[in-house]
Amino acid sequence: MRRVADALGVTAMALYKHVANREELIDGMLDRLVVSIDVPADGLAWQQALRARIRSARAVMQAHPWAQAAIETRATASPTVLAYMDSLMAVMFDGGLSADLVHHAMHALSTRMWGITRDVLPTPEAPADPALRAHAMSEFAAAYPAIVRMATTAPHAGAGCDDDAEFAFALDLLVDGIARLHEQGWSSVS
Amino acid sequence: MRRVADALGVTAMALYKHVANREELIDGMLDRLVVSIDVPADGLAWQQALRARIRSARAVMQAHPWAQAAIETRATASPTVLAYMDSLMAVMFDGGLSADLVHHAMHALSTRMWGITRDVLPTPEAPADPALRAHAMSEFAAAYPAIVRMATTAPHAGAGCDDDAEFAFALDLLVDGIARLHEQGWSSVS
DNA sequence: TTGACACGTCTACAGCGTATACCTATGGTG
DNA sequence: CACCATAGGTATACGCTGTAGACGTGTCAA
Repeated sequence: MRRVADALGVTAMALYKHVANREELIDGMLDRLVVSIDVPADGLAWQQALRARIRSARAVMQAHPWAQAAIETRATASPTVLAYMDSLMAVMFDGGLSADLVHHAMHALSTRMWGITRDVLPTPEAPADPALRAHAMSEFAAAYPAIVRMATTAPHAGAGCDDDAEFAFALDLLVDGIARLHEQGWSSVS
Repeated sequence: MRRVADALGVTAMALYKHVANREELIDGMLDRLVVSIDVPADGLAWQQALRARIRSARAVMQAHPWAQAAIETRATASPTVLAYMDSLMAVMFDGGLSADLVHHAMHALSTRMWGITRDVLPTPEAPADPALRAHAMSEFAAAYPAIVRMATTAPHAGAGCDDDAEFAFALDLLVDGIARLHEQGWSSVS
């Protein structure tokens, strides 16, 4: 609160004339982001529309690094957030999905729909000293063979991950899975 | 820190003789949870083993409500955390998956593998007063038709969600999708 | 006997969100 | 025109947080 106030050239308490508390301020900030999530064009298949909207959500969230942490701390949904979720469900209903499947799909997309991902390998930095470094590396290889195998033999080995491609991959996996269940006439009650 | 110390009957500063700081304490607490995640029996198909381990992870995390928030704030992975992720990758490598696919799968499972989900509808409580309540409800229905449609027509309508079933549903969607790609000889480079 | 060390305590500080009280320019109303 | 409510700012203070620094002690090895 004090930092925001400083940036505005006022005292922290001045903010409280405009918002009830810190939570409400963050809610407001997030609402502005959520409103800016693209609405996909009409006429798209539901899978395309869903993907487009969620990818846009991720782009928005990524453009504001504070947003992920903020989203994770929200306890209740604001009207804007509800409207966003409503729109995702509407897309699926328009595609003919059952309420049952829509419900499960929303759970499956619960983190994805906010563009949330965790770094897969937030590994500690290797030491700078070459000797120590070599030692650390060989210990690492011995302790975590699968990690090393993945890191050294995957196509992108060495380079950083393409986070957007990874996000899209996982999103497609879910959307395609949901579509498949829909085609099969899936129901949660057997 | 003060609360933990109180619970132990010592001063807050006494804790600093055992951990460097709050972060390290939380890391240690999480490590104990991660170590307690079940290792699936030998001989299972990779899909079964993966599912079992991740479901166990979720059970462990759910048994300790502080754990989800704690996991979300970790910046780097401890050796214990790395070992857990290594074991997930090892399961997939043992199943014959390519390093490429394992890599993408880990990204796709990035939040799932910690049992992380977000409440789908953390909606504000309806007012207690019957008249106000009816009014609020009808406004809600007008503003969020898809939400209401889902909530009223899905099989569990009214009752709370079965979070474990929802979690399993989404996990299966991902694992099945990964398995399908594996069977198709998928590769990220086209 | 001595000194190192493990393991506590006490005090203090800067940062946080925010309750309460107070000030002041502005603009609509009698 | 005088008046006063109101919007929107300030000053001060409180309880909470993590943690730095100095200061005991009881135990054990040399």
